[in-house]
Amino acid sequence: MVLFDLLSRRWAMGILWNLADEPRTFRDLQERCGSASPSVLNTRLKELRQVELVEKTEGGYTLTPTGRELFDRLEPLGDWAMDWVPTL
Amino acid sequence: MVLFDLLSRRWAMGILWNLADEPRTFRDLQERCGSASPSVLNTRLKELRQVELVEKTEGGYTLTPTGRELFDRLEPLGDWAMDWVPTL
DNA sequence: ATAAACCGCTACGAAATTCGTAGCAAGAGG
DNA sequence: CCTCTTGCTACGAATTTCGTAGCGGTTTAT
Repeated sequence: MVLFDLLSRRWAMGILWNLADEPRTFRDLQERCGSASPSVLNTRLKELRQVELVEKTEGGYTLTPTGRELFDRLEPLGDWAMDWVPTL
Repeated sequence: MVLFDLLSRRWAMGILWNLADEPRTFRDLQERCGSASPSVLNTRLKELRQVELVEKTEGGYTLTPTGRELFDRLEPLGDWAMDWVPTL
C-alpha cells in the first residue's frame, strides 16, 4: 500500500492534520508537530509536495485539493481517536 | 496525537488492514506485509495488543471490536488511495 | 518412530531513519 | 546598521527497521 507507506513516515499525518485549518509556516508546523526536527520536517514536506498533497504558497504550506480529499478521510480517524485515547 | 504516533510505526496500518477479513497467523501476516522482518512485526503486534486493537486467538491474530472500529475509519482511506495512486 | 514441514518468535549485526542542536542566508522593520 | 523572524542545511548521536539465521514446539507424512 503506497499511501500507508507514505503516511507512516514520521509526522506525515501530523503535517496534514495541522495544515487543515489554515496555511502554516515552516516553524509554525515545527512547533505544532511536537518540535519535529527541521531535517525530517523538510524531508516530509518535500515528499508530500512531490505527490501533490501539499504545496507552498506565499501564506505558507497548505493542502492541495487532493490533500484536502485525503484529509477528509483522515479526519474521522482523528475524531475517533479523541474518544478512544481516554479508554487506555 | 497518540493514534497517529502509533499508526505511523512501520507496518502498523498494514497489519490492521490485513486482519480485517479474517484471522491471520504470524507468518501469514509477514508475507502480506511485504515480508516485514519478524522482529518488527512482533514488536508492532505487541504494541497493538497492548492497546487492545489486536488480539491473539487460536485462529491467529485478529482485530478486537475496538480494532474493527478503527479499521472502519481506515478503510475509506485505503479505498481512496486506490483511486489516487494511479494519478501519480 | 522418524523425518519433514510449519508455526511463533528471538537474536543480532548492518542499514536506514529520526533526533537534537547549531547555524547560515535572506527578507522585514526600526 | 542592527535585530528579528523565516526557511532551511549540516552533521553526529540515538533510535528504528531490516535481513538473515535459527531454536523449540506442534502437526503431517512416511
